[in-house]
Amino acid sequence: MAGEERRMQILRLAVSLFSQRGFSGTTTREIAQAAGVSEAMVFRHFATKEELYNAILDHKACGDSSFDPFAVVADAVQRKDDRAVFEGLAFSALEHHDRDPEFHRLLLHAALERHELAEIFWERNVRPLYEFLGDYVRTRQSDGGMIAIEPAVVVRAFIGMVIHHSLNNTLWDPKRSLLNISNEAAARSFAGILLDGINNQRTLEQPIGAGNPVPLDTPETIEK
Amino acid sequence: MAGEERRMQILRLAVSLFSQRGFSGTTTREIAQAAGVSEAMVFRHFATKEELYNAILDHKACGDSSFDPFAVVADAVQRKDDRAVFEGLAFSALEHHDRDPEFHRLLLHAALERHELAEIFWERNVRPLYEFLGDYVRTRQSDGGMIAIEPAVVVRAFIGMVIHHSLNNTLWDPKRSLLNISNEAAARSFAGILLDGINNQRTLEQPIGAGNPVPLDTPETIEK
DNA sequence: AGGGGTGGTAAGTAAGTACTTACTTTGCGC
DNA sequence: GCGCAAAGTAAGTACTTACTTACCACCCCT
Repeated sequence: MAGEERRMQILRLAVSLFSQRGFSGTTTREIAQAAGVSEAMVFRHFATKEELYNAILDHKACGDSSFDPFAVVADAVQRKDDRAVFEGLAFSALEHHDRDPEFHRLLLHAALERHELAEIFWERNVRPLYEFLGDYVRTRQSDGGMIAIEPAVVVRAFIGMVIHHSLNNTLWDPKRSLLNISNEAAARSFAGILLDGINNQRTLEQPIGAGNPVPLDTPETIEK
Repeated sequence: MAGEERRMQILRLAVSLFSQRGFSGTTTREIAQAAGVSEAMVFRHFATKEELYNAILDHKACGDSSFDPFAVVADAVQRKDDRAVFEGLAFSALEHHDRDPEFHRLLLHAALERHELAEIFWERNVRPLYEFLGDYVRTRQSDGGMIAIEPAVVVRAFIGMVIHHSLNNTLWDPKRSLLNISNEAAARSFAGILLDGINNQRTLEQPIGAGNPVPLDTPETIEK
């Protein structure tokens, strides 16, 4: 096998192992065995275990596969279509997490271990998102389209719903025994709750409209 | 030092170390050093490292300090005061996490390492909460007080806001650089968003009422 | 044909690791 | 003061860990 090819293979296997057992829970021997080579080959491509870990986090957090939330909802923002902004953002984030379930675990391990790349990820991905969404909320507030509430709280509440849902699906309840719902439905519901809440304050002549909530007892929900 | 006293001291020190470095990242030597005794003393009180870890998770997840969310909002549920139910629940959970910040880290480590006690905690604490809150939502829906939406989605959204906020405060952004808000204000805002949303659909003659949102540019928010 | 770079390994090393054993000290009832 | 259990330890054991060294086999290029 060619050099670069082997390097990527080791990297891919290491991602899977590190995401499952964390840094100190994974041995270089396990990584080598998973790749079907000797430990010496691992250390030819990556000088130390730490360097391998860095390469992974670097590749994951700053890699090409990292999705761009701003591009996803750029035109919805310009149209000031609140529902499209939040629903689109939620859906693309949920889809992204589904496509790469190891990423979330890896990031949590890094944060718990206080690895510096967790903070780098935070500064590079999360802070800009807070500023971007916060600015949008501020704009809509001055338009009179949103109530007066600290924008950062709105952003935290929204991101909380989405990220916590992903965390449930990949970490706590992978069987989806508490809630089994498609990403489309989840994104629609979360955006609906954020914008309209669940209080039934409206008359029947004034239905909720575009953000129709999930019907009761949808077959997607499984009571285990 | 007396036997039981030393046992509790070791346990307390081990909680702190395990919560910071995880199971495989913490050595028995470090634990002994932190307690100021030899390793042999640790193994006199706990047969194995795993047993010590189990004792910790057991004590934390099932211990006396575990707060009872049902009792906290029991009368609000009976009065069918939606705002008091969700605000009270959010506030007591946030306060509980503040009082014991190591607990959240410990639990995440356990879940990531796929330790069985993480699942036990889930079944014993999280699932009943979903059922309890889900039932409440269902009741309020048949009263006509809440819109038709899958109750489990509502519960997930609400718990997501609260838990994610705690996770931010203890893990990702302990300096509170993105959002620095009191637990009272956070609980009020989250309950308000869940019930009413952030859309400004109401006339000025029909203000939001009890759940007044946080005013803009509150001094609690710090732009770092 | 032969030299050299590349992909690969077997067999180390030194420093941990969880856990044990054999032993000493301390406090306390009598 | 004496006996004795509990509190405590120094110095192990057997094994694993990250990382190294010395060496082999293949293949391409002239």
